Amino acid sequence: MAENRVTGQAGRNVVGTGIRQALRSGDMVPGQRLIEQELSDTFHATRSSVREALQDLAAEGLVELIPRRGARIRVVSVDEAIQITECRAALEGLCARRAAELATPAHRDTLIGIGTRMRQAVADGDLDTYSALNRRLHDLIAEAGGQKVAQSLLDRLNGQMVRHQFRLALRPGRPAQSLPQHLAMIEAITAGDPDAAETAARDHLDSVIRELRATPDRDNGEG
Amino acid sequence: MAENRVTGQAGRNVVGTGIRQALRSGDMVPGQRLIEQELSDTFHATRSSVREALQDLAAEGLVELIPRRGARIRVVSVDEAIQITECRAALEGLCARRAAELATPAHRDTLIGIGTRMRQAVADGDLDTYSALNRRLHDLIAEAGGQKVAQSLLDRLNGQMVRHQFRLALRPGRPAQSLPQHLAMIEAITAGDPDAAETAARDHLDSVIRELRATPDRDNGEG
DNA sequence: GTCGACCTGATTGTTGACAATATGCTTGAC
DNA sequence: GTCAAGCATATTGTCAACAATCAGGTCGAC
Repeated sequence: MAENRVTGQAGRNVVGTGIRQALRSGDMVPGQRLIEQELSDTFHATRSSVREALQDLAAEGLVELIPRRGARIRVVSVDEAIQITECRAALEGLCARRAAELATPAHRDTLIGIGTRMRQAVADGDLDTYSALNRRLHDLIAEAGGQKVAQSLLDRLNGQMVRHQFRLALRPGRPAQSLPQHLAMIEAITAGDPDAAETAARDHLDSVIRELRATPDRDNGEG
Repeated sequence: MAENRVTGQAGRNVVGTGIRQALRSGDMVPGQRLIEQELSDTFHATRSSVREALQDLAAEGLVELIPRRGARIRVVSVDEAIQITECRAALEGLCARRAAELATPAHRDTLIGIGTRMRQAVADGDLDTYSALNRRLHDLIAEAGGQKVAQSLLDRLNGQMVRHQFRLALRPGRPAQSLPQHLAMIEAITAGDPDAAETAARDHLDSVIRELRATPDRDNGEG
């Protein structure tokens, strides 16, 4: 049964999502070397599939591909994380503005529901739920604003931030700090106030940048 | 001599840049089907190289890859072009703001020089030069602002716009319209006024959006 | 005359073997 | 003891043949 290797397009997906997952969960750390044969064994995929998956990940900026030297998980420095967050601020500001202009009543209801559950999650100290709601919120704002292009760019940027976001979420008091900012975004969007929505989104990410700045930069190196 | 096929990494580049070039020059049109064997013959590359190059282009959003059906040049609808330009506005606004804060005296000098030459090019009716200066200006602003991440996102977005930018540039009176906007950006950045710089950049791209909106949408379809 | 099944040619997908290259170790000289 | 050269091994890169699939056309039945 260990003989059934996943092949082709399927294999490519298995390896790609597998590595992404491993990155999120911390099973793979930045700087780590990725050897085609090993991945091929781990995921029961052919080397071709692994190769293609690595190309995909490199295109997403998650993996660094050095010719004749192989692949390693890309190290995102604190400085780069800040730049990424600055871009996110610009793009989420756009999405929030458009969402305030275009959100349907259904969107607004969903947003309000997320706000309520966020409040509850923070009160309960339930970090996992809060973080899931967080992602859901950002997704929904892009969707409500009809910004597919911005959404795909944001997905890409968020993917590169996993490591740093992981660190930030662990900081004591961080949820209590970000909750009111999230609520302000929801409030402005449901109120249909584009300027306030954009400002709220930017303010939120500016605060993330301040947190990143307060990061000891010994994270830059290898892993 | 026609026997010397370009191989491997080199081939991948040849094919990739070849197709990009063909796109810019209009030799390949959106919707057009790309057949691996044909490309392989045209560029004297192996089919492997062609395949990898197509993957690259698909990751950049220039080509659409349908499993078992092959590759075609992606059609960017007017609606999507507008979304792309909205994202550009957000990101270039960010770059312009930072450039106003961070530009070195050397940067400022170069910017002023570009402004002068742009004025001249428009006066001379030299569209090619103006368009080259245009690209140079946008590049320089991202660089002066130290926004590498934003710059790479903008490159990507601009790549997808080639077709539409081509159309816009041909409109009579378009350069005369965009010139003062470009000059305003340069002015604000060299004056070190971040707010004005961001506003100028956004205004410029808002005007592009207005032009796109005035596009007959019969461009959406195939080719 | 129209519809559907089948067949054929064109095109993409997959594989495994082979080639090229880098890395780290061993050996020997100084 | 240290350094350099050479060798062995691990790893990635390339290719060409083969397999799978799709599009379009042909033939026959109704």
